[in-house]
Amino acid sequence: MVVDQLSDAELDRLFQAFADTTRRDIMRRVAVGEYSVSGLASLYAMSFAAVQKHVAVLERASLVTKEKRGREQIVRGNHEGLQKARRLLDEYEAIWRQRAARIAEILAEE
Amino acid sequence: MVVDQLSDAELDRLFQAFADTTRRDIMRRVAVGEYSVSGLASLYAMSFAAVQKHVAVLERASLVTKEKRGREQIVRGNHEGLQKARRLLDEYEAIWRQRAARIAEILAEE
DNA sequence: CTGATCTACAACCATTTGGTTGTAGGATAT
DNA sequence: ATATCCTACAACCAAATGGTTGTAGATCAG
Repeated sequence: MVVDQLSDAELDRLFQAFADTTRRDIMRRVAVGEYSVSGLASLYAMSFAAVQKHVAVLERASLVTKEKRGREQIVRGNHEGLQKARRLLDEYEAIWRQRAARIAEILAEE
Repeated sequence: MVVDQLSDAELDRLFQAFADTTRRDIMRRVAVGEYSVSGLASLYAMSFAAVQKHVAVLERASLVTKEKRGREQIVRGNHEGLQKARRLLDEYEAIWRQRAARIAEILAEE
């Protein structure tokens, strides 16, 4: 049963978001704790604006959410987004296993 | 135990490769059967050269291998590459669950 | 041998990406 | 009230991406 049909564009954004070392690192951070955008920015050797853009990419991909708290913007990991990406790879894995099973079957026939 | 340490560049290439609808479709195809480059090209509304480039991207990401057979180049899915991507997402998932467990622990303390 | 097929690769083009600096506006602290 | 901090966003730039066409080398069929 396919609960949640993912559009191509959504998957493009998801995997594109993972395709950058800084963004993967941000994902690791926000999975564990809370960070403001500037808190994240202080961790990397690049401008605040650059980190802000990375967070925006993650946000568009639904991998992260932002919530305003005072003058800060708190970045939190979004479990759903991560699961969607995982689900797709699991699907490929399943196709692969089916094929392996089919091959074994054919070999067993002779 | 981490058996296989993945470099950042390798992961960049892996996820970048998945970040395109045509390439994900190619992955689905070659996971099931064998295709020549031109066989794949005939499936999409774009030039042969464009498909050739997509295959090259998948190949550089170790998601696919090519093998020369006569005048054709046979494209096959590479299970290892797929598993590497899955492993990373699983890792994030694990971090997430650890954090959820930790939160539950804290709540249980009071 | 000739022609058709499959592939590789270069050159080109428009758009996106990942970075920068600069400007401006809200929230906070003193 | 003023200075500082955090954020948003625009403008710009170089490099990468996703596409094209064209050329050329192998391989196969007749």
